[in-house]
Amino acid sequence: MKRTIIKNLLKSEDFDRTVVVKGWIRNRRGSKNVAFIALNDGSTINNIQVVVDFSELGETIMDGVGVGASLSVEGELIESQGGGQKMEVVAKKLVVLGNADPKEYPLQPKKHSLEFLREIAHLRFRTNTFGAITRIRHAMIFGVHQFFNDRGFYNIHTPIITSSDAEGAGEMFQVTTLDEKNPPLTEDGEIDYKKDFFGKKTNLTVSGQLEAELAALAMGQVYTFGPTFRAENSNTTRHLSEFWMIEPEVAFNDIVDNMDLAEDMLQYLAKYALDNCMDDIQFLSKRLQEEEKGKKEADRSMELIEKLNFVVDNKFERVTYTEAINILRNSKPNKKKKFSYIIEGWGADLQSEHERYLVEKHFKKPVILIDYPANIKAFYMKLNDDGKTVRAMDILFPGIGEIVGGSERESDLETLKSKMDALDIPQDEMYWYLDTRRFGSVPHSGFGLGFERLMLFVTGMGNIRDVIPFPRAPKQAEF
RNA sequence: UCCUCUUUAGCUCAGCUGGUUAGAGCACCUGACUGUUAAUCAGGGUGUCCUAGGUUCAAGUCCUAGAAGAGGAGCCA
Repeated sequence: MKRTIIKNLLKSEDFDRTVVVKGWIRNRRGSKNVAFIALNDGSTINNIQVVVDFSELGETIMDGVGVGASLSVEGELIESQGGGQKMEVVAKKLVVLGNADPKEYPLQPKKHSLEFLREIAHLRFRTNTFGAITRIRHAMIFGVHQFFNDRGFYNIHTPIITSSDAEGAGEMFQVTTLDEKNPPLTEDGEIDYKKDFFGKKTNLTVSGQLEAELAALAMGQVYTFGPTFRAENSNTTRHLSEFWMIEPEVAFNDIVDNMDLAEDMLQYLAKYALDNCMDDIQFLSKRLQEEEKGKKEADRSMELIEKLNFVVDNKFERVTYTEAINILRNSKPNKKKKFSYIIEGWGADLQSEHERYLVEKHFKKPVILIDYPANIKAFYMKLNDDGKTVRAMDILFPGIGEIVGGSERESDLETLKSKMDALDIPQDEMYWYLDTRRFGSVPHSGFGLGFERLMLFVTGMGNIRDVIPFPRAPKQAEF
């Protein structure tokens, strides 16, 4: 007999029939005569209760079988005779597929700290919290593709190994097959990368944007959704060395179209989560509220479902950098010198304390900041008519900070070249990028959305290492 | 990389101004219980007190160095 997925079984109204369920024991209770097993197969956060009557199946059938063991159960699906659940399976045949020695198995039917679970990331899928996160992560991946597909975008696989080192997005991981103890040298005594696998120095990508631009200037609307690597030594709750980034790039879009697209997308994805992952979100919400019980009311975060609905229902605040500086300059923490970095004039980069003030205290909603000073932003961003600001946009979310960074791209060849000169970016190596501006250049825009930061928002989790199955961070590449 | 904090049982943590045999809850083990809901009740401590030095009659506790983890900052998505 074929097994029924527990998620489907729990939706069933059709009782008094024989079913087969397979899964792992989450909890076990009972008395001398009867055991109650909460069985989970990963399809849903909810368990099915399996009832084992020892007088029928033998007294020893469950000896030494506890949390974590895997079972195959054939039995009758009936309306539950106990209080806590609608239905249960009364076992007729029970096979222990694989036991988990209770003395050795580290997971218990109780709360574990996230730090502990990170150390046993290979087993943490088996907890309610990571089951929920894993299902939501899948749904969000699916939602991202759905969003773009519905709007006629094409997905582009940009290269993971690249030779361009001009993107300026961060430190890079080098890719080489050279003998590290005895590399070939040039006459000058430098490492000779002409002898390396690709005949040049290569590294893992820090962004698919430049390649996505190439595609956008022929395909119109494209997006990448792939792994991204940054060798920055950053140890925070918001950074990973390996993360997944969504980068749409759209021909003929200006900065306003770009903001509209990003806002639509974030609202769509928040709604997608609410529509498709309610059970898991409810669980995470309860978990979060439990965790924050000790905090003062003012320090507690907004309830998760409420927070997601808030983003779906409210327009993001759109503010220029110059306006933001004025707000900050006149703010209480600035005047009372509560900020670690006091805002004095136009031109300084905003620190996270300033971004947090704007989002969490002043506007109390997601904020899109635009028109940053040119000198604190990347070379490819379009220069405004004032000659000193660029059409950059950052979307700031409460509790997360920058979730999206993007811009209208500089489409004028000469302006772009002089910008590259000023920043010492070699034009000959970037000939392929400049060709897009030489041949049929058009205004175009795009942005990058850190998928794990989106996951932080949707799950309410506090540490980015808990929303990716196997986090990669400085000194962390286990599993 | 910088600042702050943490490291004691399988997990979460207590352990006072240094003092005899290191504690609690949960987990686990043994037993009881005719349907449990993180079941309940009775009994049982299972330990490299992160590591290496040092101070001291005596170190889980004090000092030095290191490691690992967490939070914040910078960098950014």
